[in-house]
Amino acid sequence: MASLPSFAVNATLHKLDPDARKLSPTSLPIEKSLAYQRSPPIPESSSEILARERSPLRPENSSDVLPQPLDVQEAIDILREGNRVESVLYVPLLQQCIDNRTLPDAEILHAHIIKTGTREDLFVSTSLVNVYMKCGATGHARKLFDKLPHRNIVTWTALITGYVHNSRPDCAVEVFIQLLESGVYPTNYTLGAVLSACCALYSIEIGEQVHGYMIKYGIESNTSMGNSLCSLYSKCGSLESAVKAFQRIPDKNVISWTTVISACGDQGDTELGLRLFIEMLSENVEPNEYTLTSALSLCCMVQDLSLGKQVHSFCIKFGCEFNVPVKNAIMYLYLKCGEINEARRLFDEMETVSLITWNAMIAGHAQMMNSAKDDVTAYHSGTEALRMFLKLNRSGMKPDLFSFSSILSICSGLVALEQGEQIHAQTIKSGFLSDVVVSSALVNMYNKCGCIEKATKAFVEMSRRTMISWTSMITGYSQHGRSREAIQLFEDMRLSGSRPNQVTFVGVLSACSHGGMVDKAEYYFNMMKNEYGIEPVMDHYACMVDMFVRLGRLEDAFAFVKKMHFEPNEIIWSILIAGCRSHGNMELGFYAAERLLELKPRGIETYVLLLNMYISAERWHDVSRVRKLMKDEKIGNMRDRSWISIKDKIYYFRADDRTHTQSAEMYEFLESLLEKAKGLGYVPYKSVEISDDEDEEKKFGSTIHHSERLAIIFGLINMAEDASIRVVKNITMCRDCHSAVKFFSLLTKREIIVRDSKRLHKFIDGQCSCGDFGALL
DNA sequence: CGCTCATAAT
Repeated sequence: MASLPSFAVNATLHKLDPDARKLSPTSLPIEKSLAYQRSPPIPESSSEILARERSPLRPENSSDVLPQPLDVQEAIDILREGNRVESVLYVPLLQQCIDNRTLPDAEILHAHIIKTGTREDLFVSTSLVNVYMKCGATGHARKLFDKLPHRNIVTWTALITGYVHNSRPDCAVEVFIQLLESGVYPTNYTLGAVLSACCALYSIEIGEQVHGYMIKYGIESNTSMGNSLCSLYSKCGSLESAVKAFQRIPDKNVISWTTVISACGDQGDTELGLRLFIEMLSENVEPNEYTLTSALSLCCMVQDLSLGKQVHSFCIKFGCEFNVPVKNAIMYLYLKCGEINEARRLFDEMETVSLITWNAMIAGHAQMMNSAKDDVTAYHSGTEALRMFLKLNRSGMKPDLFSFSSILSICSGLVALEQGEQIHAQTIKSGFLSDVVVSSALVNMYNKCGCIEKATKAFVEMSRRTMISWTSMITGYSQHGRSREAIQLFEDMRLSGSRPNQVTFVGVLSACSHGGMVDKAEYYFNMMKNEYGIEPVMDHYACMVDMFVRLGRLEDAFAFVKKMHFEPNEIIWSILIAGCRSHGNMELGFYAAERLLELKPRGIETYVLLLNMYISAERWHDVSRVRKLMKDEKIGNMRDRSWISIKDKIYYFRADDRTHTQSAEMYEFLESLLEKAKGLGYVPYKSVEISDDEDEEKKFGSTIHHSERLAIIFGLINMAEDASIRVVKNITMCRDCHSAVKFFSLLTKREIIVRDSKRLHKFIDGQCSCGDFGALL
């Protein structure tokens, strides 16, 4: 602290203003005390007097000034020698302890204060409470407070504020209640502090009561208090109340506007947020860097780049473009809107890269990976994010919960188990695993990598579970074909009081479908509507149809489709067609195919399914009809891609890929495995070729090797003998590969996991967890 | 002379 006055003052000060101390707030009528305003100019403060005392006319240390302590150390020395210090000096001495956070000095002073009986003095005792609180010694402060012979509202307030600053809002509220019970009137200071406590507690109930006191004492319409209230309601999740509180502020300032705009962002009402931002501009309130950052974030949420660019120009106009949060928000906007090169340029230009910058970059790539239309983009976004995370670690900054949850989601998408496990270790070391979002992301990562046991362990060890964590684990069990566990977990979830959503029910119904549990499926299907008021959507019907198809009950499946109150989509018809092909009911299959073609589907997988069905039935006329349709509809060639993650690298394969250095070895191994498989009864399916080459005609026969085979072979050659093989494939596996890989798992005694665009296949000892029925091509 | 207040980016 720069200019603390020295205390070359003595008892004369006391005489100058003998009554000053009697003007404590409690002696004033409450309304007057509550009239909130900046402190009026202090009549003549000690510092002014001190400044005069220290003027050149009265140089320090001149012989006629008695030696008085200038700072705490000197005061302590004087006390040690058995001398006394004027009681009036204790407050500024304690203030020094507050500024320097020197608890030991304060304790020495405290001891002397008790000895001399100065504790009776309300100023001194309040300062003591304050000093303990500022030094983090909440227990000391409380003990002292309880022993005080006298307290006034300022002492109470010091205690409450202290608890708020020491992250004990619960204690703050408790003390506030004791205060009310003891009949003392709170002041604006007190209520402001309690409001902060409510904010920290996310307690709308107590917040509303404090709001009541504020109305009673007429400080609700104060701008700062109104802003606080608005922020409190927003934090507690009530946007409606937040907006009301905002509207009740008579003199709205830029903070009021920013608070309400960011509240809209936090609560997801982007439309209202943007409307308020425009309203603010039209009322000629100048936005600051906070407002603009919030506005950018809103544009980001609606992915409106053109509006975002306008806000970007506002940033330049108002001179905020170099503000770090603003720059981060601009970068994130371009990233989220898919302008990856522009985002990258902004990123490279930044001279200060904060953790949030890294996190934004990683989260942006995670989102691009998940929403990518094509697998190449997904793959590149994922690997780029992994690189970023590596750089973040090397930069010396410590990843936080945002970094971890994003990067774990990247590992899920890439099925990068080894990287995921390393990050798991890092979350333990850093303590962020205790965060519910991070631990949920971890459960999800293990599930998506096919490690159901590790996922279960991570799930069991969670200290808290949300709807998302439950749903993730239920879906995990379901995808692994562990129907009973999935359903048991769903019942546990209901008992825990967590409310399932649409996605949860997709997990439950697909578990029933997988296990062929018709009665349970119908029971949960009805429960969803009747007990939870969730209307079934296409995915739910797909589960039910899938179930009947698996059981070979094609008529029941069709009957269920007819019950739907909306038109079946591509997925539903595809499931029916795949089922008809499997169970040899071709008449229904042809009917479904006609309905499917009426929808003019865009996805190549759908056409491959149809072609395969007609080829199986040797309906060559229909084969050429579909081929022609594909040409007319400009359906491009199939792009068959797979990848495998080994150590910190990800290897990418196309169908019939021969570009890898180990190609010769790979093909040799592949052919030998296929030969052995044929010896064990493997019969290649006659399917349509899925050609990767741009101009090559699709042809029959099995000369082309699909990408997942190559990725699996690459893994078998390059990974440890006992390691599981994990492969990601961009489209649905075909029957031929599915059958071949079953034999591979038997022949090599390896666990092979293939995650395709529809489901997870876990091959062990010649069996697949999908139950051999999938909407396989 | 002691207690106090609000806004942003992942």
